[in-house]
Amino acid sequence: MPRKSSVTIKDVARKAGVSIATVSYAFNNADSISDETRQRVFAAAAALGYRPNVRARNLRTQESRILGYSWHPLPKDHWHPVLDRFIYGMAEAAEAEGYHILTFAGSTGDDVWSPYEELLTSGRVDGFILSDTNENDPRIRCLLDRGFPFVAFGRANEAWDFPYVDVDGETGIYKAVKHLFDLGHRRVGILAWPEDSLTGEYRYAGYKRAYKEIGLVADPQWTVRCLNSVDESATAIETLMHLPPDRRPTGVVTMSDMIALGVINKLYAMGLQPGRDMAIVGFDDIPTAQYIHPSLSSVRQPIKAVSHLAVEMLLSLIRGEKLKRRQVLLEPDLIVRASSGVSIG
Amino acid sequence: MPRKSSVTIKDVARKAGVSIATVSYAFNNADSISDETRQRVFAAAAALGYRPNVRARNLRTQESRILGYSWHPLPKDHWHPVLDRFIYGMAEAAEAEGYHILTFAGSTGDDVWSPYEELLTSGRVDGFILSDTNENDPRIRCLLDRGFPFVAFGRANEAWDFPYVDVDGETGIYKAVKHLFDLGHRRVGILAWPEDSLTGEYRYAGYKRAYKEIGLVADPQWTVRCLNSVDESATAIETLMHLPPDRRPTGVVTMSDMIALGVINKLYAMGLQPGRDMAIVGFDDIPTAQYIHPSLSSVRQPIKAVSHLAVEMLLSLIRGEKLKRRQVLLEPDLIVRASSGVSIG
DNA sequence: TTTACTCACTTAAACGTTTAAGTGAAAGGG
DNA sequence: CCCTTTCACTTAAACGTTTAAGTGAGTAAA
Repeated sequence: MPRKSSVTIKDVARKAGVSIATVSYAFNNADSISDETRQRVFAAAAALGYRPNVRARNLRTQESRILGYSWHPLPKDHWHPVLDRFIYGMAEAAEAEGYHILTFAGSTGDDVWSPYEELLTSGRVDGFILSDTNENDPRIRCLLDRGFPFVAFGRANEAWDFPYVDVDGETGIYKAVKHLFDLGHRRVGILAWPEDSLTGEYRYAGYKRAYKEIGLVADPQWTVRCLNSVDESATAIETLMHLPPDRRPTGVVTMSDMIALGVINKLYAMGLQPGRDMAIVGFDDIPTAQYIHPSLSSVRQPIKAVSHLAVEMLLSLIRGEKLKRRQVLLEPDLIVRASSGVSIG
Repeated sequence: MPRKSSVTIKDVARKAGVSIATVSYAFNNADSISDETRQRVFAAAAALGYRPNVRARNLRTQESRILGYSWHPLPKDHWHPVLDRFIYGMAEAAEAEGYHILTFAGSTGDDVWSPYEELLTSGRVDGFILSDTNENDPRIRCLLDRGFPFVAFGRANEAWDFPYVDVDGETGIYKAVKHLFDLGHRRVGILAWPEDSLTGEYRYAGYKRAYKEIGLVADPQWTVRCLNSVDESATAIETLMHLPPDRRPTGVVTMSDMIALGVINKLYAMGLQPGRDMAIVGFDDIPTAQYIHPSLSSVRQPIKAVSHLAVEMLLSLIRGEKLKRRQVLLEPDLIVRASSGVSIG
């Protein structure tokens, strides 16, 4: 059944008048090949349009030069705010080193591990990039146990020592709160994720840090927990708005632009003007953030840097090198737009 | 260098007391293997945790069971509205048939073809899915010339006979215009892409069809050409708004939600109320469309269907089957929201 | 002059499968 | 009872590389 593939190392060897080993050495620039022979080999290869067959090479070298990445389908009306940039960044970084990215669909059930297992044991990929990690993430546990190369975008169980890149959400939220303080706000609320969210708690720590630093005490009522949905955030902001005017926050930071959108919509629905009657800062800097009304201040994650770094770390691991830094936190930037309102000094 | 891979067909054969050929036949469920032997082989394989090595299989069968997909990085502030869903859909469909998706970064220069050539001649992929096609797309031309399997999401040169799936943009815009007619509008404008955009012209045909059907004549001044940017669309809508009130459109359809966002912002900036002073319909149904203010009516592309169909067609081509339908147009849906305004009957 | 070493290759094995061809036993037909 | 066919396997070649080991010529050292 296997049809002859177009042009192989044998054809090049014949044409150049050398053995196939010489061709291989020439291509892998071993130094025991004379310049003259190397030129002859390259000329023959070019004339025939030869390209080494990656399948044969993979079998021989026991590698695939492919990195696996999967993400979970999000519920309807949700979306991964910057996934395209993330995948593109990984592909860029991988291709610079002769690797490629295989994107696979994570299982929808509770058995998140088995697609990874499949790709791993069949030799399809040399390593994994993980994202959307959570504490006690079974994927991390299994990969650690197997000693299989991977790098996570996101932290997990602090007792586990595994390589990751993450965005310093604490600093992100800290910057957001500080920004509102700088504008003169003294009562800043937060719509935070439930306490079981690791990422959420890192970010929430930034809220507390900002208060501590400025020497104020945040009223516990200014912290409202809500999930990543427009509906929940509408309810949450309502809770805040129903506080008595002199104890009601004048600004609010949120865990995602999605939540910020819910806040904006709810404020409009209550006849209020977002940005004027309530300062709002989002998180993610989704592409539309700058175009909505009012344009949304938001914490922007350095996605390109994250993706490049994660891939570079993974390639180091695959090559058996020791990482200089196994855990890296990258600082996000605050993008200030109209939803912050103006100084109320 | 090549370390022994974990457990191979030989180990299974030894454990089951058969030859490796028998193991292979058992796994590829050939019918010349007795049930009893098959059970023994499976038991041995399960006990050892055997999984066929995909690299060896690939070499032997001269295939990779990988489909390549690339997209171009968009300029800053632009984004591929539904890319994550598209890739996810492809991965889903491919995995159901034992294939995987390799996402690679298209070249940023003018040599769009070479990354494809590389993956093709090295045997990395068995076929390609293309998107963001344009007329005389060099990728399509080269792939056709080589006879290499591919399916495009999007049409191209009408003289070329190649397999594609596309969304029927004409019907999409037709539905949008008709919808505004139904609300009582009689002067509906369009912010259309420049005439060199193939996709744009298909959609523009829907605009003309709607007018023809209702028996009205669209004033040429109601067609304003603009690129896919917020800035250009702001200028474009301004042009429309500067027409005398009795000859100014009362509603406008656009080629993308991005353009619609620019329109909304500009109208606010002019002190007007989008949805009330001007009905607006977008295209793409980006995730935020339902959350912005006013929520945006939009033409939604059936991305999941497109991605699944494209993959299925590609797999048929790879298997050498004849396609029942080489060219498929899928109908988009109009999602009606607040930006359409209410009936002005 | 012999010996040892370097150089620039070649030979051949291996990577783990798939699959065409071969084989021996059992069954069936005359 | 012999011949053919079927069944259920096994043997062995092949897929296209990489790379350890081998080789013969030329050079340098003793």
